Amino acid sequence: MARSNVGPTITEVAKAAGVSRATVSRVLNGRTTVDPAIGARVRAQAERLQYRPNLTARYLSTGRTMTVSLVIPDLGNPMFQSVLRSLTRAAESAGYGVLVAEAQSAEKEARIAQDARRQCDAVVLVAPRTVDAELDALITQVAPVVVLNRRLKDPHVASVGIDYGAGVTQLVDHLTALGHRDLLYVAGPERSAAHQERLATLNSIAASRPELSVRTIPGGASMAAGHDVAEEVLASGATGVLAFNDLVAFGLLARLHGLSVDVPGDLSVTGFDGIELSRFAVPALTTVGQEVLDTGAVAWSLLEPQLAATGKAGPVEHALLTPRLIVGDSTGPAPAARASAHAPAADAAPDPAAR
Amino acid sequence: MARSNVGPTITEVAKAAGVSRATVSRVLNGRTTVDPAIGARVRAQAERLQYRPNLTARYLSTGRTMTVSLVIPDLGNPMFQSVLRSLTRAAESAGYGVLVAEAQSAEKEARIAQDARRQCDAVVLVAPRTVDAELDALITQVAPVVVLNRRLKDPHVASVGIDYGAGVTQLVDHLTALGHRDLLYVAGPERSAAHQERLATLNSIAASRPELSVRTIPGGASMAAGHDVAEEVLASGATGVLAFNDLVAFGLLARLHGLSVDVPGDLSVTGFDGIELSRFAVPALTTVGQEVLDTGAVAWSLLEPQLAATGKAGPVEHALLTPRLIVGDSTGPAPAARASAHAPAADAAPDPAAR
DNA sequence: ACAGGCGGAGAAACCGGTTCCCCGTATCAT
DNA sequence: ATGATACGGGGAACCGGTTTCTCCGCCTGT
Repeated sequence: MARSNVGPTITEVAKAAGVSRATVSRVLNGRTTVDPAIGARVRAQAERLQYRPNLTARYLSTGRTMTVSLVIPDLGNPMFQSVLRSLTRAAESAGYGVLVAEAQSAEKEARIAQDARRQCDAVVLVAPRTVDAELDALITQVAPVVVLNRRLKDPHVASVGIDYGAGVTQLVDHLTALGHRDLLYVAGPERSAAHQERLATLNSIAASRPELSVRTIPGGASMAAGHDVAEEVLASGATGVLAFNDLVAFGLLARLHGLSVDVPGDLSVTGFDGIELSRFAVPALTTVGQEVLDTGAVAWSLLEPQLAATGKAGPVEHALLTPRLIVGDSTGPAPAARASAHAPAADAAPDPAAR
Repeated sequence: MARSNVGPTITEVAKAAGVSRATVSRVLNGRTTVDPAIGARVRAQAERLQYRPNLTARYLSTGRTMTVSLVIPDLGNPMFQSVLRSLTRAAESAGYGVLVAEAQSAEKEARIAQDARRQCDAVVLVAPRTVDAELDALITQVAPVVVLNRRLKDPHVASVGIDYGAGVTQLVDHLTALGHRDLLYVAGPERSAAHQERLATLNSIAASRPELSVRTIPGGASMAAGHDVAEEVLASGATGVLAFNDLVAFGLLARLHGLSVDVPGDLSVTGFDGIELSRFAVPALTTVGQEVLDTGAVAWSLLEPQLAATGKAGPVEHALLTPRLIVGDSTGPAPAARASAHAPAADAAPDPAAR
């Protein structure tokens, strides 16, 4: 019913070629040697009628939709966009399409993922906010699934994690090597697993290095968030700022520029994720991320065997990507340290060229 | 066949509730008053079994997939990402999903769109590169369709255009009001319709205002492109630069900063599109765009009636969004004009070789 | 020459829903 | 009480493919 104006069905092709539907199906799927003459006739008619199989019907009978869903918290974040892009490309080359779903709130994540799974063969879940217990339940429901940017206890589900701890450690080491002792973390969303992991690492670093001061202020995950905390960051007196992610760092840099703060002269700022944008920030952002290894592509490589597998299927894999430090121009010697050893004189003077 | 581990079918629910499949279907779709007792029984069993209808099957029988495709040239461009986001949100609230397809080359656009249409009810086409003749043919094949960011001759197809000409005019007016007489356009991709329209407008402006010098250099559509043309831009001696889009402007600003060029002191730079990022550029970018009106949402509003329409359907609408000038800090008085009143002499002086 | 084997193609079942058609029953009016 | 009507729900067809099963005809081997 309500068939749109889309083309002919396999039945019409069969009629036109004077064969059965089964034969048309066989021919067009390159099945067991059909009589070449018939094959040619079918193909000719299919071509003449511009026949295109109805994918929905095919999916119903084969049970595979050739589609996977990507469930993302925020379509506005380049980090997730890059996942979408690389996943789309990887999936496309295997003949799969990608359906995007945005779970704008943590509560919706589960519901959205379930809905998505109903029309797809698998789900790629970027679910940093759902709590562990719920997540486990969800995962079993929507499998096959790959979980991104989050480390799971459950070894049965594929995941692509990023070693946030290693990333944070690299950033802190970088900053402390530059003489920074007073660090400030502009936090991400409270429920974000990425945030929690970064915070935990920072706390453990702080605990093991008493000479460091590591404070935290609430932030967010957007440029606007970074922009809005600039004054508070300045007021804190910290010399090294670790923004939750590149976007936050970005907004922060913009506002600091407006406030004529010299970065990195007065203040060093780091991001997280290594989005393409970070290279073009002014000043270029020091951050951590993986340029080559692409999360979306890795996710696909973990998902594909699960899709192909006829039976219960083989081993589920995990990937843990370790981000690399990308040194930009947004970090430099701590103001207090400039006078001494390495760095030359000239401290936070009324720097004229604050841009 | 090959039914994944997904839940029970309508038949099982029917059996469990002791009714026919038809009744289960009616109950769950809220059809004509079914006996409340039976309705409750069915619902109870559906709940107990955690029944979720198989969407593929439903689609086959209803002929509607509740999915639309978005065909985009480049998933990496925030401009398109914002379309994706707003379209996704608008579609979601109507119960539709969005399938993304990236047509990485102009040649692929048609093929991708056709493929996409086979599993969707409609296509949103952001096809700035396909030539008019092909586009017309394509459009009739994949209808219902909405074409974005491109003005069409064919009045039968819905489109959301952006008045690029008006945007360019505003930018040029803004720059000339600041005293700029020597303008440089960093071109977009050769085949891009957006580029062509902007270029045509610039040419017509140049023709009608002989006092202006409007030159063009090849560029691109990415931050990297903007970054790479910085030296050439400087060498041109122009004082006002119109970048093809915000990303190009962005890359350009970054490189200019690296070259210690004062923007807007030495050089004014404008973008195009008004992506969120532009507000956070350093310096904040002067650009044109539509903040509130969202292309994707508008596209949906044009598409929805076509989807709902049972018959051939009503009038196809067109939207033409007029971008607004967003003045940032990347534009300022022309250097030559700074000394005097408004905009004195100083024409194309011993221009150090326009490249 | 006849039986067995094999390959090719049609018939039909199936995927899991929706919906038309029709029948049986309950309700209402006469 | 009986006929007309409304309505609820079951049976079955249908959407458009894929795939199994079966049958037919021809080839081959003895």
